[in-house]
Amino acid sequence: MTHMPVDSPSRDRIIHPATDTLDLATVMRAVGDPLRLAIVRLLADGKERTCNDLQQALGLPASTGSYHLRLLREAGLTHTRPHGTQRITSLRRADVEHRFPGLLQVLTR
Amino acid sequence: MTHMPVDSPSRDRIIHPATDTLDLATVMRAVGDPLRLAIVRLLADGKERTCNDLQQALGLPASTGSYHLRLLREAGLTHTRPHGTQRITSLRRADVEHRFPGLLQVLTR
DNA sequence: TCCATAGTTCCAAATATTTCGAAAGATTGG
DNA sequence: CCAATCTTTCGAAATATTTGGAACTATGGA
Repeated sequence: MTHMPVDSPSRDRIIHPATDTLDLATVMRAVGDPLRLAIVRLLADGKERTCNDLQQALGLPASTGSYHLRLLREAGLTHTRPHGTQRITSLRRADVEHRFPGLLQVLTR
Repeated sequence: MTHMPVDSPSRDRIIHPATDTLDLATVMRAVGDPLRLAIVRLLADGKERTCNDLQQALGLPASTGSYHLRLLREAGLTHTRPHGTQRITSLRRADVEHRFPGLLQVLTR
């Protein structure tokens, strides 16, 4: 039997909070760390990035980068999707803008 | 000799960071706590409040309230001025808006 | 199947934050 | 000066966050 295609619905899903459950204090706490704020700003150009991209850009060990990316994802700021052996992270621009209008502007100007 | 008048320039000054030195991550961290976010929201009506007002409103012991008010003040979100035996805190609305346009709207809507 | 790659999770240590009672400081009125 | 009031600071415990190496998992290519 051949392998499942990339991004198959049958693979373990990465959990993302629903847009309308995002909590402002939780989001603020997430970006209240300089490293995580830097990640959000890197992602603000709308391009997707692998974990490695972000870890390299900030000079972090893999486990540390993974930890911070998890907090951003759980706060609802980012979306991560599997792609082969990589995971690709992007800013949840529309969702965050919908839930907290103006916030991204504040974070990224 | 009679006492100095209230708010005399000679009394120990409460330290507030200059508007143009406010740090976004520090501000975000400050409001990333539910208690402190609640304080900011109470102050968002523009009225000044004593420490006691705020502690009562949130059911906090005095020392806990004082701690959180200090963090908000040091982050640059609030201004505190002495008035008799009390200290009166207000939101640094114009300063925060000038430094981080749109942030207060996000925090208080 | 075996291997290399990408990323996560586990774990423990280091550090930081939060809490609140007790003590101390500051100010006013008497 | 004294007492009352409001607030801050101290100190110590509880809790939470951050860090990064090592082990583990998942995937795709050979």
